Amino acid sequence: MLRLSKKADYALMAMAHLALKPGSASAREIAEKYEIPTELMAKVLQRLARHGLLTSQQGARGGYTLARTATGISVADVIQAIDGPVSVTACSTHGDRCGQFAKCNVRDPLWRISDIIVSALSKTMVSELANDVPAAVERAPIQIAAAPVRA
Amino acid sequence: MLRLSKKADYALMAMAHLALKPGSASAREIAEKYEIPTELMAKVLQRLARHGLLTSQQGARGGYTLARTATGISVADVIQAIDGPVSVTACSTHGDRCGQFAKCNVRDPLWRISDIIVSALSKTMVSELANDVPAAVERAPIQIAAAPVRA
DNA sequence: TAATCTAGGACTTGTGAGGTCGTATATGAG
DNA sequence: CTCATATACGACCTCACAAGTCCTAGATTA
Repeated sequence: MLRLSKKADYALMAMAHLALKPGSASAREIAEKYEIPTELMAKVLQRLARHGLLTSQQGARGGYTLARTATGISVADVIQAIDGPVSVTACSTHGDRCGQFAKCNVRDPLWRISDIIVSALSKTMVSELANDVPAAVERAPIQIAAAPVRA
Repeated sequence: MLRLSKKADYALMAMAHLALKPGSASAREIAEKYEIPTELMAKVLQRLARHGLLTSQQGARGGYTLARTATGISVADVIQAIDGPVSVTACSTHGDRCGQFAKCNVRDPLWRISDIIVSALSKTMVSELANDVPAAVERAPIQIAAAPVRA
């Protein structure tokens, strides 16, 4: 459990691929390389482009390129572009009333956990995915600094 | 995404409830309190008992009790008892080859993220779920993104 | 012995992830 | 100009699995 969707997986693989590749790459190219259904890969890339993580070039010899440097795009960015906001609980937002969970006794603690996860995802950059170099800071257990807070 | 299953939710709620309640509680009792389908709550509790997190007392006036103290049971324990091993990727274990992902380029980095998440879940105890004491703020064993979550 | 509880297998159902198809549109090469 | 190659995107299919139900058996107490 707590698994991320295959689309998100594909997205991360594509991003890592693009982070390494100098020029641009087409959906088909990436899809074939990693044995991902082409149509699906295309959808994922389109979504990433729409969210401003990739720039697209239409037409023959077209393809996708990272919109920013790989060090400027976090894993959280990618996942959220594909799967929407990362949340552990069913209650999607903090101000949410989840009907039957009005009396929920674990809501707040779970949000803290959720924050930890989001923080971890926000600190890991696509560049680290690409060249699997454990970034210096990374060795610390959980040491998550306060104040990441995407917004 | 990255949401945990409802069963896991229910399990955590039940554990938190039991952590507070002095004696034992029946499945029905807990289910009704949190408006959870009784049969389902029962199944969840049975599972927790089978995994050694709860002790059960059969028969009339029976019910469930925490097998250990609430400070000795982590959120990870609970989730894993219900949903199986927590893993971010499709590849279930480290030594696994996920067929089509033989050429996976993000496997190892994702494992690191997965470890961070598991670590966070392992460090949060049921006791913290129960009395929603923001451990992070108070004792700061883990520096959580405690920023004023103002959505 | 009746009521209340856990134990657990078998079953049904609803939903959404995963994947496909069709079509429109942009672009470069020959 | 036109063809091959791309992206763009909505609509659709399908099938596994979470979520929930049902049923029966066995334990315990009053």
